[in-house]
Amino acid sequence: MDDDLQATVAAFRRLVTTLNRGKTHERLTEAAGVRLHRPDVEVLVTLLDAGEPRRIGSIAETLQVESPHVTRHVAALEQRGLVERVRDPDDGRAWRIALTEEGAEVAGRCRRVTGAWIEGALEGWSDADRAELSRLLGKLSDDVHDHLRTLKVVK
Amino acid sequence: MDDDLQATVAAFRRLVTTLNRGKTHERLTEAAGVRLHRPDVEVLVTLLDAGEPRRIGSIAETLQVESPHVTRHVAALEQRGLVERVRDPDDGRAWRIALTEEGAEVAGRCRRVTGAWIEGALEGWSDADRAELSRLLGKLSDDVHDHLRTLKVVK
DNA sequence: TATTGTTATACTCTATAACTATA
DNA sequence: TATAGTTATAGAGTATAACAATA
Repeated sequence: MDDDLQATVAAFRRLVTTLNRGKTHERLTEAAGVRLHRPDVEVLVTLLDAGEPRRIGSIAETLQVESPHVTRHVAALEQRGLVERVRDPDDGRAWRIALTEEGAEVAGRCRRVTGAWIEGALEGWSDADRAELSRLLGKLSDDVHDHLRTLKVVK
Repeated sequence: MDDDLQATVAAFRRLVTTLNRGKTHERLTEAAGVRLHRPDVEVLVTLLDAGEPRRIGSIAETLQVESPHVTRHVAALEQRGLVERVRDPDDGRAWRIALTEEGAEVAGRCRRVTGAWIEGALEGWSDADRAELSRLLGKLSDDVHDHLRTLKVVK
C-alpha cells in the first residue's frame, strides 16, 4: 500500500469519525433550530433532495437501511406534521411519503446549515481546489458504491 | 450555496452513509478473518497507527467518544488477549494500553484489508487523481476538524 | 480540589423475524 | 407465491451520572 493511499485512508477515517459523532449532529441541528434525531433529518433531506414523494422502500434503499427503520422514523415525522403519507395510486400495498410545507421548510434549513458549515470549513480554499474536491468526491462516491458489491457477505 | 458545494455535500453524505453501515464493517472484518465489533477494531487500529501504547483518555479523544466507551472495549480486547494494560509509570491513576503481538497482527490485517479495498475502488484512477484525492482529503480532514469548534453546543 | 478511569444506567441507531395486506 | 410495509424484539454503539483512586 503506497503512501498516498495510506494517507487517504487515514484522512478518511478521521473525517467519517468526526461526522458521525452524535455531537456533530447535535450542533448542526441546534444551529438549524430543530430538535430531531439524526435518522429523522436524513429522511427529511432525502425527500427534499428527491424533490418528490418517495416510497418507504425507496427511502430505505437510499439510506442503506432496512425498511422497519424507515417506518419508525416516518411515523415520528408524521406525528410532528413534517411528512404525510398517501396510498400509492398505482400499488395499494405501498405508500408515498411527502414533505408537508413545514417539513420542506425544516428540511431546507437542515440542508442549508450543513452546506453553510462545510462552506465555512472550505473558507480559504481556491476555486480550483473546491472544484477538484467536488469532482473527486463524486467519483469516489460512485466508485466506492460500485466496489462495495465485491465484498460478499457469507451468512 | 453553489453547485460544487451542493455536489460535494451530497457525495459526502453518500460516502459516509455507505461506510458507516454495519454491513460494510461486517464485510471488511470477514475479509480480514476477524470477528470483532466495530469499536474494537477502531481501538486496535488507533493503537497501531499511534505506534506506541496510549492512555484510555487519549484513545477516546482520537475516536471522539467518551471514555467509558473505550473502557468497555479495551476490557473486551484484553479478555481476548489482543491488548494489555500497564499502569502508567508517571501517573498512578492512568493506564497505558498496548497491543499484544497477536493484537498487532490482527490490527495490521484490518488495516491492510481496508487499504486493499479502497485501492480496489480506486482502480482505474490516474496517479495524478490519486495524489490529488490524498492531498484534498487530508486538507479537508484538517479543516473540518478545526472548523468543528465553531459550532458551539448550548446545554 | 482536579483528573484518570470505572461502574451503572439509559438512550439512540439499526437489524432480524414474524406478520398483514395487496399483487 | 411474491412484494410493500408494519410490529415486535434484540443487539450494537454511545452518552451521562455517580463513583473511586490518585495527583
